[in-house]
Amino acid sequence: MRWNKISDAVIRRLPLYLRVLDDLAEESEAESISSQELGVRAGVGPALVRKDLAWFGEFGKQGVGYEIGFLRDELRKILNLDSKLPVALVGVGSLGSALTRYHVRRFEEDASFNLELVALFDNNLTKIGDSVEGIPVYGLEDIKHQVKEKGLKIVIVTVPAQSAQDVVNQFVDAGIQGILNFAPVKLKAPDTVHVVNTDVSLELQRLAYYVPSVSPN
Amino acid sequence: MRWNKISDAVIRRLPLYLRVLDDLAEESEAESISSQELGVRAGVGPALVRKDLAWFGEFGKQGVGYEIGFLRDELRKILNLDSKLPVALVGVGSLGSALTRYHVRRFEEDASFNLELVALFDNNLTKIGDSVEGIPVYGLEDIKHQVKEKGLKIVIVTVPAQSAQDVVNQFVDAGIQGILNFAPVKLKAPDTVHVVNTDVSLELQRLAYYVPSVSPN
DNA sequence: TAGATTGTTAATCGATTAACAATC
DNA sequence: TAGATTGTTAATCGATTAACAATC
Repeated sequence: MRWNKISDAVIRRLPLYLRVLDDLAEESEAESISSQELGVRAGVGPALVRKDLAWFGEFGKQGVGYEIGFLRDELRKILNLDSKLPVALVGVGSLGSALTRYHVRRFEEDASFNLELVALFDNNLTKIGDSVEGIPVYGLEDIKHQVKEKGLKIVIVTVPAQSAQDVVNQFVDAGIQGILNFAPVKLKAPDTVHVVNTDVSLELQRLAYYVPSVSPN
Repeated sequence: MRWNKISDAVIRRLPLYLRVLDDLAEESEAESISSQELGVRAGVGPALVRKDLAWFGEFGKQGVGYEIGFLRDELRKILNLDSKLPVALVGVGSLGSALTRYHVRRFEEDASFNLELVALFDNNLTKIGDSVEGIPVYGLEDIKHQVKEKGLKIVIVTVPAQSAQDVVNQFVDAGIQGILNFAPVKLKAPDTVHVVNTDVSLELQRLAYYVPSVSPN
């Protein structure tokens, strides 16, 4: 089943809930959790927690709350994280390598973190054929082939700003569906492809606003 | 001057506008730009562009638009980016090192990118005393001293999840004002300290929602 | 002057919160 | 049964968009 059109504001809170439930599953021996407490731990109001979950079904029990293991499994299904999802990364520079290490560690430590990094891409001949953390580095000319063969759905983009759009076009052509973009540019992509941007410089500049050089009093 | 209470939704668009103006300043020879075009380039409606800017003053001219160089300078002032702002980073692992390189390059290339990374921190004895990209690595015991001496306002946190809260407490005690957090935890900090979170795993999980394994039709 | 575009007010849209009947 | 907490509807709040007089 697919749901009509649920707001992105809702979707971005689901992984937050999922994390709380994962933490809870080991840390605590409780069987269930109320929207109240789930909210506190996720930093969200209790009414909003209930409303968010209600978009997808009736997961709770009046007077009791939500069964932790059950809700966690349901959230995983909703987020398509109940089976392995193959992920690619393009741009094996220092940031790309760091994210690769980070990702691989996360994948190894958390058995249910089903986002698996299976292919790296770069245009640097000295890197192609090499591997990082055991994951092979392919040339850009192999994008189409590898996307098909490995069933790649998501790509993490850590190439320089000026090549980002070009590289993204190639992945879009190959049929990629989601892009996590670290390059500081506004990418153009068809509506069928979902783009999420993470821009460190932008975040720092935003932070600067809240940090007046004049000490507050 | 300080402005009453401007929404974070507004603030997070200002760096976006600033980037467009910076690009425009070199790429194009035009003197001014309309809210219409600025909006298109930033991915924002023209009315919203005007409303956002109007919070801070009257920067435009009817029938003409906004003078590019002037608006850019005004935005820099608003964001506290008109003079150098010293930044720290704690956690010199692979992600920390990668962000350091990324940041230093950005700082060197863009003369007006006034966020200067001047101190790194780590608890690993083999790293302390060393340097990355010419920036010295201090031990956590030097946090208080260095924050005072270098006037550090902002810290980028790239330590493991389990040590993040502890490290952040030390920076808060030392008087830091802004935190860019890459650790996958909800940090507790006083209201006087502004925290921005960037969580790669969370973003990927969100993306997974939009990527059904079943091909859409 | 005629055309263009601002700054601002009013209208709309969307998201969050409050409240409460249903019920475990 | 009594207490707790859900799912849902209505109220509120906030953010975006439309419209337009002012004016360059």
